[in-house]
Amino acid sequence: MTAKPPISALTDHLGYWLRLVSNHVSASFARRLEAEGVAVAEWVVLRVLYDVDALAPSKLAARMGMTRGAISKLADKLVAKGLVDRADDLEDGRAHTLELTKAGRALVPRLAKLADANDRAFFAGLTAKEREGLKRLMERTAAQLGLDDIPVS
Amino acid sequence: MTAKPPISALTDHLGYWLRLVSNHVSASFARRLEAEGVAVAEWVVLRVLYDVDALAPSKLAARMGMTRGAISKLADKLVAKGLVDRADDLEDGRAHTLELTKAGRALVPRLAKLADANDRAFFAGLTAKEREGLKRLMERTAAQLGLDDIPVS
DNA sequence: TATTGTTATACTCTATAACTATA
DNA sequence: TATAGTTATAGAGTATAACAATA
Repeated sequence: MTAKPPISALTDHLGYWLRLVSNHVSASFARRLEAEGVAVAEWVVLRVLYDVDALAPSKLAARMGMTRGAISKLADKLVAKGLVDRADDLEDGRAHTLELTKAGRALVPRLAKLADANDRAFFAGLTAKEREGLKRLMERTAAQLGLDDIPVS
Repeated sequence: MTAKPPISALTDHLGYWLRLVSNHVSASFARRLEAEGVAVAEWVVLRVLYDVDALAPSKLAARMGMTRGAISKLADKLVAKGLVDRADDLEDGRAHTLELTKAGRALVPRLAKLADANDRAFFAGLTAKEREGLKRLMERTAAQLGLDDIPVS
């Protein structure tokens, strides 16, 4: 007979429940974006560029917690789709900038609506007060831990 | 001049904050497990087998939301590490079962402690009441949406 | 020498689908 | 014919490291 010490269950951890819900939220959003031909990481790039007009790939890499190589490939895809343009930095001959094309700029509000709808679909079962409390709890946790990269997966 | 309609921010969505925290919780846990030579998906298999003694790969696939092919590969790795044994089902010649080896059974409580420590490290900044409320909110959300697969990534 | 961006390469993870053997 | 498990193949995503151009 083998001893079987009592140990914590998978479901005992807060991380388990966060992961369960978060995985489904993200997978659902990825499917919605896929219908528009866009991957989640690509969406993040588009949404960031929408606010700043032009940004160096290295800045994007830092914000998204990815390598420059990965951003370069991501930019390739967005350029191929006609959503982003590369331009040379005028002051630093090594540097480039990425910016939205007209088509890219037009697409972002549409994708933002998908994000809104996805979030609503998942958290409609909570009251407005619960959603607000949950958001504040997550923001506080992120702040306490110093988490500030944009999640991409 | 290009119009720039005001749209929702990435950080407006609950899904954003859940993903941010969840990604870090999972990545941190993955690093802890890696020091023991175990991947997250492998940990889930080990933890499930710890409770049930023996289980068919197809059952595992259903519970974890993965294909049978993926489970088969996962089992290969665990067998190679000496943590899991394959056995033939006595009643159905097609079926197999997976069960923990002695070494596997001895390892699981150690890994469970890593999971406990990881969860504590991330949510120590919340009060016990906040943690309890958060867990209940996530459980309720998962139940309302019918989410019951074990998250693996 | 250090930095920016790109490219070449490799690795992990997983799905799809074909295959083997039972039922 | 259908099912259980395995295997072969392919694709997505990302990291590492080497490279070219510029600072």
